[in-house]
Amino acid sequence: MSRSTQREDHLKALYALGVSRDGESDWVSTSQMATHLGVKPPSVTAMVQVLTELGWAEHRPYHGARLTHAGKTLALSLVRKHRLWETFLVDRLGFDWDEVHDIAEQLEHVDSVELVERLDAFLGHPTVDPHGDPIPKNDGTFHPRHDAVLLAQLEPARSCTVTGVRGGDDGTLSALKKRGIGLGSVLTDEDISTLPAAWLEQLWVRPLTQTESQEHG
Amino acid sequence: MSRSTQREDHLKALYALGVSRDGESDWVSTSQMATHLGVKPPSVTAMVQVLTELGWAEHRPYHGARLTHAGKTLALSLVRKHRLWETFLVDRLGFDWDEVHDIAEQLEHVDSVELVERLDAFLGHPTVDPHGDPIPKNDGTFHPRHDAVLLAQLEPARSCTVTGVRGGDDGTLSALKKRGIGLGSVLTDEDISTLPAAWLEQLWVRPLTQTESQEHG
DNA sequence: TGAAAATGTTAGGTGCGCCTAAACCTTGTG
DNA sequence: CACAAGGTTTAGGCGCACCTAACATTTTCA
Repeated sequence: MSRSTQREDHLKALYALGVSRDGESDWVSTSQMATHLGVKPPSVTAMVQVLTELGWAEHRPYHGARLTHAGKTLALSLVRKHRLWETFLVDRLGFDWDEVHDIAEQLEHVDSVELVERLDAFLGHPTVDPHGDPIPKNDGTFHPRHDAVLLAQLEPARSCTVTGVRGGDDGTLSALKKRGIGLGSVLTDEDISTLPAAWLEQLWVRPLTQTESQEHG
Repeated sequence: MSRSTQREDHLKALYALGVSRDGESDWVSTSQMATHLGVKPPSVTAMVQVLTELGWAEHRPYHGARLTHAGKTLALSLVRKHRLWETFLVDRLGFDWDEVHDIAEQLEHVDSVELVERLDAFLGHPTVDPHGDPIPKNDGTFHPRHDAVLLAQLEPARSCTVTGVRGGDDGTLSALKKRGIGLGSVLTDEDISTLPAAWLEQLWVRPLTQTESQEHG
């Protein structure tokens, strides 16, 4: 791996753990990052200091780290690459949505701006990846999920359709696949009550309108 | 890059420099490899010793190194990946043939057997890459160029058609592109005499038959 | 053939990302 | 408000791939 792959991974962790839906960057503890990245906290501290020197993060010792504006832009470009590759793997190569994370993880570190742009065009400028996550544009902007809420926040006795999976580790994804749940699946009130509790915080859903509910009555 | 990227690069160098058209593995000096890889000879010596321990190469100190059978198989799988990616980049993403080497170099180190096989199927099981080089099958076999010779070996006063470029560094390739020479280009006797001498050892060509020559009279 | 030139290997050192162990803050509790 | 418990950073080391400098071998050719 290139010398900067680790930096990129830490940057992405900072983004994944710290950037909320409204785009604000929150403080993230080094041990959170360590768990996320599968390394020990001291290694994260060291890398966070490097990122700070590069102007991509700020570090308040004993409190945590967060992305600077520049860092966020860079992290977004990584997210973009990751999601474009996932789209390629699923839409063009026929992988299942629970098989692509690790491969995309490797592909996203390939360094070529031209490649990303051509891939984007080849895929028809997709706006959403196979997990329902929005794909940032190359200027760093993207449309966050608008009408979606987490399943846990859905008002009771309401049916909904699945629009995304948060986190998206391959384990959860293949469990979802086993139950026949994918993007666009419709979940009734009863369906929902039979799901593992953990999924309530992982599934993005859009409530069905009255009309839609009747169709699936 | 993963810890084994360097091993893979040395393996490929050993293949590129040592394996002749008939598939025999010749001894390669460490400094040849060093030049090829852009590192210093002592680094190569060290890595060759690692490859030897892994059973992929044998090393005769002060004489050179060469691939074992296992090493050759492994190198072929790398070549396969590289050429499949190059094909993807040119045929699907629309890159020019002189732009893809560096990118394919990165892509080929992505570790996933499934990915390679799906890519192969997606591309329609191509047998030749954009530079005219044969793509090994996943069992390690491939059809070497049969009726092709290096331009230098072409009998005098004979026209020919270009079937491949040896080495294939982006510099040579873009120079060829500038002169309008690509795969399938026809070179007459006169054309050939105006080419840079270096190219005589780099261009694979197939002599034209009488009939074909007349068509291009 | 035997020394100089060219080539190859060993020795020793560097940067990077990781680790463990020890020292250091912050915080929650009595 | 002190102090124990917990998380965080610093200190010190390791493995890897690389380097330069010094040493060893092979090759060249007077």
